[in-house]
Amino acid sequence: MTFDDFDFDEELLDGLHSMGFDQPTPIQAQAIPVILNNKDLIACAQTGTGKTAAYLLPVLNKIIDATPDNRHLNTLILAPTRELAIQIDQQIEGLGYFTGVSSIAIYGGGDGAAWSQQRKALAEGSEVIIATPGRLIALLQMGEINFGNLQHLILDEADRMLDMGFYDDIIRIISYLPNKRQTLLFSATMPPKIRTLANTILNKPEQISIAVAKPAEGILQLAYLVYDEQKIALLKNILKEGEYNSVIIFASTKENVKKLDEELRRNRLIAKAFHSDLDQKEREGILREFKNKALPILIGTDILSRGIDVEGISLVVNYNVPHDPEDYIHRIGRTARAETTGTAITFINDKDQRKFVAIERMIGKEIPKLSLPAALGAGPSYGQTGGGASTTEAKPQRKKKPFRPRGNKPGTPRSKSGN
DNA sequence: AAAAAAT
Repeated sequence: MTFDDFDFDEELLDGLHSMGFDQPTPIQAQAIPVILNNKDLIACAQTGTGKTAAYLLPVLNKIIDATPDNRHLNTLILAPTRELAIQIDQQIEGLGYFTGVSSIAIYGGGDGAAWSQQRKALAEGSEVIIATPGRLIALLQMGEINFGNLQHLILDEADRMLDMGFYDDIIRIISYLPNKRQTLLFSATMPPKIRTLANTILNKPEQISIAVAKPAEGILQLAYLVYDEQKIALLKNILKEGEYNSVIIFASTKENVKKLDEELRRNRLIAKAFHSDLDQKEREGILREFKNKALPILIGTDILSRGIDVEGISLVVNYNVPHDPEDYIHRIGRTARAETTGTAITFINDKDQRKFVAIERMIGKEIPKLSLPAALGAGPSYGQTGGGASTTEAKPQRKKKPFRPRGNKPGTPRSKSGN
């Protein structure tokens, strides 16, 4: 199967070929006909599967097929992070280069210039808006956007948006949209909350599922059992081997990211931190440097874990085991994109062993544990879970405590139970 | 349990 089978317009095929697209990926092969057929869609698909183009291509094609007087604000795409919104916009610019479709990314955090730029683009009549929820709602309340003729609503990374508490915002945004529209929902996972959302905002959707929660074949996954005090030395050791030219290091908190950044700079490694405390301008500048290979090492929170597509990342380091097992797949998926290869190394301290076992269970295989370089001394041993029972042991029957009111008088607040 | 997102 090739893209020519979809009967796309020439201008779109030109953009497609100039972007190096050749064969449709499985999600594209399945989603494109459904979308061209004007059906609502729930698609279960990870990033890195070609999901963005799967909805952009048919939507762009429908826009250029519309009669000239119908070339109004046509499509709204919602995304969880600003960087993702920017990236989707860039992909429209690439794929739609020869189509003349106009788009604008709408998101917060910018200065006054960003505000006026967004308003100007809206006034001039962008056909596609890619937005994070907050700023979009602000503009809607100011009456700056008319969605009266909207044809398509697309929710990208819907599960992440719900994780971030955007349910009410999404419903609110939809209240500004026409009921007669095509809605497409993309999500890496399908928890009940997503089902509820889908039942509320989709109309007789078709469903496709591509996602097997499996990392790409080309990723070599490794791990170290390591105490917190040894992590910096281990990281320096890995980075100074020097065979990695483009590296993302994930840490679980902004504080950890900042500390790590200082530490690496002290060691004359060229690194920068990336997290939500930075100015939006800085965020965009740093990401650009990293994409251009002017910056070899990026240290970030999970703001970077989903969707961010940078070519040629050779190594991902999980300085902490991610809180959410899903994030592991997303994090390591930053490397080995588009059929290349890469390495993902996870640092597991004694407390994180349980979380890592959950990850191994999810991906259905055990990740090899490397021994620490001799200079670092011994790390924690496997099965050590920071005092708790080993996860590999059978769960002992939990004793049911008989309910006892502990002498509280009715109506008096209970003392904080220690749980 | 952490992060992100409007000002």
